Amino acid sequence: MKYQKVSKEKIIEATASVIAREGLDKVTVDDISQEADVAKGSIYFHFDSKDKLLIEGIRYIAEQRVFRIRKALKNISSPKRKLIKLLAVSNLMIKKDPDSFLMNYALLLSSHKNIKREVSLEYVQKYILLVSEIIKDGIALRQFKQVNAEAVATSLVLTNDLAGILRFSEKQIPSPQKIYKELIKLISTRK
Amino acid sequence: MKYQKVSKEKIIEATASVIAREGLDKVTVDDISQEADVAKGSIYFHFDSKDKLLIEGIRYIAEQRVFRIRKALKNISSPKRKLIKLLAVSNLMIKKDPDSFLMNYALLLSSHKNIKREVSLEYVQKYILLVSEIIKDGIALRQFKQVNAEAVATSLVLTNDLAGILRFSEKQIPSPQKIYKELIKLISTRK
Amino acid sequence: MKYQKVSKEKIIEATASVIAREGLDKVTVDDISQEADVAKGSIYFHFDSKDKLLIEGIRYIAEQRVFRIRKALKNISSPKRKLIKLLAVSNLMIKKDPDSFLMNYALLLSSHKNIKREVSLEYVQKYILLVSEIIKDGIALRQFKQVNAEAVATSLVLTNDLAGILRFSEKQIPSPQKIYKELIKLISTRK
Amino acid sequence: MKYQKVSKEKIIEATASVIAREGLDKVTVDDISQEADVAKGSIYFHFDSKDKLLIEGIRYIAEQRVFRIRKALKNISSPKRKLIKLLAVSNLMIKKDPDSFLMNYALLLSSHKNIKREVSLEYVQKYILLVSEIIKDGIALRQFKQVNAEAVATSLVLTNDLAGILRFSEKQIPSPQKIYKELIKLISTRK
DNA sequence: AATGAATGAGCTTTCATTCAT
DNA sequence: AATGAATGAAAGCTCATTCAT
Repeated sequence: MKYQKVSKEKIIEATASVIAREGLDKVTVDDISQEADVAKGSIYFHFDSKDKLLIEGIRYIAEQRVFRIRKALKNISSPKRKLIKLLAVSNLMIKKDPDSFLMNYALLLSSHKNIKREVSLEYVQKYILLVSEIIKDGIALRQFKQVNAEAVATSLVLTNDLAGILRFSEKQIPSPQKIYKELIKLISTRK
Repeated sequence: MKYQKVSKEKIIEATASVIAREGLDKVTVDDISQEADVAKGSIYFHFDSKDKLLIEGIRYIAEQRVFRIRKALKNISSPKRKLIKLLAVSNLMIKKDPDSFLMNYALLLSSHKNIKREVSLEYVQKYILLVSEIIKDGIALRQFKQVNAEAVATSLVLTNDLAGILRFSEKQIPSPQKIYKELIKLISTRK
Repeated sequence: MKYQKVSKEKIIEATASVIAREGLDKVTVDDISQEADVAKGSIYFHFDSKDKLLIEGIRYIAEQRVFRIRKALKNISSPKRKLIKLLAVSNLMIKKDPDSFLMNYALLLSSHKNIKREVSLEYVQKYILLVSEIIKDGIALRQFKQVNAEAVATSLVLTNDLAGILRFSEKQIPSPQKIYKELIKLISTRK
Repeated sequence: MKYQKVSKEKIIEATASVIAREGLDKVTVDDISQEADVAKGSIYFHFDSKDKLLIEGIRYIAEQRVFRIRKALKNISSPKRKLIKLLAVSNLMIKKDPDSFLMNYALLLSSHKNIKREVSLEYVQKYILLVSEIIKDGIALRQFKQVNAEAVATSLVLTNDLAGILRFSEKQIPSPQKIYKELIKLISTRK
């Protein structure tokens, strides 16, 4: 390999790729070095440890996700339709790349506190907040009943993501679409 | 170490312990050997591989859980109260030993199919089925609205478990109690 | 397994079998125990160590071989024909069970002196002696030239066995038949 | 151990050494690492597996041998004297380092096909070919009778090597010198 | 005597991290 | 800064041997 300028960004993207491809606990620094086309030593120049690098990779994946969701909602004004769109987009993303969603939740559940978990949690909280605000808007517009928005948002997010992930490999679990439609029906006012 | 009788059960329990204490992917055969106070070789005499042993440990944890839940529901007849009790008991168990619940879901989400995941899934499916039947009973008795029982059960189970796990370390997430009460209110008929 | 009388002979035979089947360095005490249908502990009651047992197994194989050769030569009186028969029979035996011949020479060549090697050597020496006497008889009867019987015998035995073994897997090496015929022609007197 | 430059060659030489000293099946990667004064990990950086490394070690030993023999024959033109020299040199080498010859034949005879055996075989075939060509030259020059060159060459090589190896520890076996002189006498034309 | 579960030293291999260049 | 070879601490697993029954 030639002497070259190494960018942190490139390493992080490679890390995200390898995480998605191999699964978080199969990642090796060699993999990342190869994927990024950067010497192993250079990685250790830019990052203190494999762990610190993984955290960046995880954060990158989560940010990508939120970014794409926000973009998809840009032109929708009705809270109810916004909510449906958000859940549908999320489902689509899970379908396309279940592994990285999976990784996110796996992390969330990774035993024992560690920084990686914090990063994952951060993302879920942001995501729940987003949903919760949409619901509040819907309540204000009388599209939704007077429910506890945080509670319902949490339920919707967790159920939708997990059912999507599980459904991916297990057809016996009800589809996330069926579930979120049922939940939205329950919270909707009779028109 | 002195020559002693080694029981498979003891090894499995030790495995469950170590899984809960260290996290599934940090478990080493040495740990288990030490925890069970049994020579490493003896473990390999009773189990073909570390993986096979881990599966037994996971199954043990899951079975313990279902067993305890069933026991708690024995004397309750009203479906609605049964459902509330089930979720409450489940929450209590999570509070006492969040690690093993966590491990179960972590497994469920463990990247790439493997037998361990199957075992976890088995448990969740059984659990969802149980909840789903309680809901159906409730619908028959007009305690609940005409909802899609499977969908609501899946949502309840996943939300309750996950919120419980997350809440354990993150107070910003709404409590599982708040969530399941909201959901039950939504599906209940007006009295 | 039931409580039973264990015979040393049975264990040795099983050992010989396993050696022939798996190759000397792949043999495990478990294999022998299974083949002999005898508990592992019982083997250690009768034999001090795996090594000692292997020696018995090797000796058994070698003795079987010499025994069968002697039997085949019983009714032949002409030294020359005796010699040809001996080499032919030996070749046949190699063809049928190359592994145990192979094992014998492998042992002979096993690095560093050890008892197993002595046993193997013992057999080869006996074998060379037998051939050498046949040659001496042949010289006395003027069937063979005045050669150094020991030297020729050694050459014949080593060449025949090794060429047989090698030939078994490598067709590029001349066949043992071709070689021993050439050697016998060289030492024979013109009739 | 300090950070140092590790050469593949040094590892291979160390491997050859350890093979010669301990015997092929007693070699451990730790031994090699110690002999080469190189970290175990470094060995695995340069070689995919212990097996691959052993093959290199074996090849190294064999090549050394052929190289030295060819060198010794360079200035001799008479086939007969060439042959005698070759066998004498070979004997000398066996005397100096019987273990590595021994290893070569042990491998040849190692039960069941494997790459290591192939490597050994390769060497023996080359060696037999060399001898066989010398004999053919001798026949052309009427130094030798009209014998089957391949057959005699095989016999000479196998006998000489093996007798040398065996003789090394067992004085009862005729010396290789005695044997090859006898064989050469047999194939030589009367002057 | 016979049994087979129990023991633990020892093996190969992986991989995060270090460091000479 | 960047490189990639070098390091060595684990890890999973095997199997000769021991010993309670």
